[in-house]
Amino acid sequence: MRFGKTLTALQVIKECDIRRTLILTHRPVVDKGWFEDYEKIFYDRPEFLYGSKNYGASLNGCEQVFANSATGSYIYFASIQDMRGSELVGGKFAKNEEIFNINWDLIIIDEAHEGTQTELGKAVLSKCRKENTRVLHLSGTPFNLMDDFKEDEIYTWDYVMEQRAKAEWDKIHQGDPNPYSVLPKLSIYTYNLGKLYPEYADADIAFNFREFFRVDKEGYFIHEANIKQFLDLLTKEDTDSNYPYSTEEYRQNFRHSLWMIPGVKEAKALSKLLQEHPVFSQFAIANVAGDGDEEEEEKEALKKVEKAIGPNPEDSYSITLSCGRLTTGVSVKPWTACFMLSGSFNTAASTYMQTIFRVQTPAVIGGKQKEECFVFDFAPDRTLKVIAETAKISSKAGKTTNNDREILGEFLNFCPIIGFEGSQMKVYNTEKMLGQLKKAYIERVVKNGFEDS
DNA sequence: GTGCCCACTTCTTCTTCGGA
DNA sequence: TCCGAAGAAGAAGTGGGCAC
Repeated sequence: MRFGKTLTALQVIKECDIRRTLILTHRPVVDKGWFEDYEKIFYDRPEFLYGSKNYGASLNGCEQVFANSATGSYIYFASIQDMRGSELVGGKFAKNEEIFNINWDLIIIDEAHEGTQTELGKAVLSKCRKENTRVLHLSGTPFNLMDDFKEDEIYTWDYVMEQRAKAEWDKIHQGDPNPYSVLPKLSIYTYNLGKLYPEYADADIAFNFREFFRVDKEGYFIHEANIKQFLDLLTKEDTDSNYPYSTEEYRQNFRHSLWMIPGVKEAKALSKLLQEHPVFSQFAIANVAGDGDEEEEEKEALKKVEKAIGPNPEDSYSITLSCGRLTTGVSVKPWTACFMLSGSFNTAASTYMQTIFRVQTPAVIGGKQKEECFVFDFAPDRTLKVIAETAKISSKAGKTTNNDREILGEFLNFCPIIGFEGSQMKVYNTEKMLGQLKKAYIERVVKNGFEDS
């Protein structure tokens, strides 16, 4: 996600003097990030090259430096998509043979949870890996990978560890500048839309965002009145309402936000409604879902967002609408809030966490350090389930150990979950959260009419 | 030669459906 | 009822063709 895994991996290469490193990833857009971090770590090692299709040297250039000097070393970046097109792994093109033939000392697989579990992905790694090649898998959300590794093969550095280090630094290193101070604290606010709109509350999937935002063939919301009402609710000027845009102070806090929407057509329709809304019309809307809005000139997602935010984020307001774009591998520093308006009770924890941590990127905006960031979720049961899963506990009744409770308690300490019911605010502690989760599971079992085993 | 557009491919997630 | 397969939708990347 953004816990410094790139910098750490590059430092490992530097300290271990690894001569030929291949970085493989399913997200080619992270090439730029790797190149920028390479420049930070290897600024004092001119004989150590970086190569890729778009940044740094060519593979031939890298190989020449390696061959001509005993200390010549390099890191080469390649995408799994490009590699799997090679005839050597069953693809249609005679390409990338040099990469497959090199005797790599180290292969780093970035975003290892993506594109590595398929036949083609496995074939690429297997073909690149030689007898003495070491392999390092990097992932911010390795939920689908944990079972493939032994305990002593896994090193974890997560949000809780980072925030704990931030909190403990001053006690241990009195007077020294705290390197973790730039890392914002995340808070999750939940609102129960299912109570406001019971007709969209579904037994299996919690709040049914897909139905709530459903559009007709012409691209208009079927339940437009409800959605307008929802937007009005978010912006209703009332010091007691506690909705995200209800006061001037809140609007200042959430100047730039990411909204997750269930579909491309739905994002387009919402973009239109937002632009007509008395409050949201003051926000620049960047619709990065699908082809975006018809009248938009800029088609590249990240540039669209940058254009909407403008050169002075402290003075502008923006909303980015996405169905999945820009939720992995990229950082938009001015984002301080994420609105989860899609997904279901069954949303994968990895996807959810990848998305919400987009807003936790450290930043200095208008000379001020970003200290806090926020997630707004409108399906509370889903939020609790995902957080429980992330804290690696089974939230079903009777399966929670004392150790699990401690882990969850620490998570809630650094990432508070605040639930709003009507105008009441409640902060979840471990017991309350497990109780609510148990209730949600039981309600599902009762509604579905079977014993949930 | 370069840049843009379009078709195609692959992967992921979610939903639906049918067989055990 | 449950579980897995299949299909749909969407995202993202690659490569080829075409215009300039």
